[in-house]
Amino acid sequence: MAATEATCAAQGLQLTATRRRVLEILLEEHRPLGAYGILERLREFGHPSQPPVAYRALEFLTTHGFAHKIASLNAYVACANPAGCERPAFLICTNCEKVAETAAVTSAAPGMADAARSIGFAIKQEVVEAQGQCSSCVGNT
Amino acid sequence: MAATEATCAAQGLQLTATRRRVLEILLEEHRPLGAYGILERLREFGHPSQPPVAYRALEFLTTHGFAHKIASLNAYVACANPAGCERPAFLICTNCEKVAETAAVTSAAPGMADAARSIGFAIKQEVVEAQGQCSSCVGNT
DNA sequence: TTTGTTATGTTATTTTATAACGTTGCAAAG
DNA sequence: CTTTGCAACGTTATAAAATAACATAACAAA
Repeated sequence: MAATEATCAAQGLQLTATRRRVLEILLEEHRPLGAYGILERLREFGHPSQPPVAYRALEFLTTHGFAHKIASLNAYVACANPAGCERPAFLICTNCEKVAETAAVTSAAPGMADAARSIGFAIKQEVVEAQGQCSSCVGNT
Repeated sequence: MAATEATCAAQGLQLTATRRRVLEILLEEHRPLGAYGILERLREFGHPSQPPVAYRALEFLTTHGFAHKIASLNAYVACANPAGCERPAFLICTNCEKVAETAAVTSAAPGMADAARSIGFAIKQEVVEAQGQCSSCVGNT
């Protein structure tokens, strides 16, 4: 949160009330939260709660790397490392639904990078998400 | 298609008319197609076209590796290598929407694999999708 | 023939996401 | 100041993606 505030201050980004609240909601959860789950939470706190409210805040947060969308879940998580987040990858526990964020920056998918180079494909962004069981849940299900 | 037929025959899987038709539709396209796009095509050919029809066929095709879901697009593509497909990864052109499938089997995201090992996370399945520009579209947009 | 199983057909609904349009608040230019 | 521009907000409506639920059919094995 502090890191996010600092970044916003430094880059002239407006961390408005709703955007801040959505980020707080995501930080409180240890699981990815859908847009409509976020809306429910906003409602509890008296914020306006039509879908665009959540989607706009999420667009801001994801665009600037303060939160991420988990494409395979259609859900959102706060960034674990807002100060220096690049090419994040996610480990999603299918049992408890917790998500661990790892920096893929050093070595993600070199196989694919090679493949891309060989066909002249210019990679701009990667989505790397693994499903499985976290250490607490291994063997449970 | 032949490979799919062979696999179905070998494993006692029923490649029924609708399932076959959906796979044909995906094979004809060179782009990922949404479920409702598939439904439209089915309708043209007089097939029943309620959403569950497409989703059931897609579930069959994806479960058995004859097609893949592109999570970041909510769309589907035929598998490029139905005979021996494991841990596919995708290169998605944001300009022309074509998708290249690469086998990530040998070297996808070892960085993440290491991270997973270090926290005791057991990976079952990976989603690896890169967005960017294919060789024909580099420089265009 | 009955039973079990797998696939299908259909209606309705849920869940996820965006279009569109007007309003507000505020800062910079005139 | 005031008006112009811009970014964010509020709201209604709708689109797009996915599934729940329930009835039917087709067919093989008991």
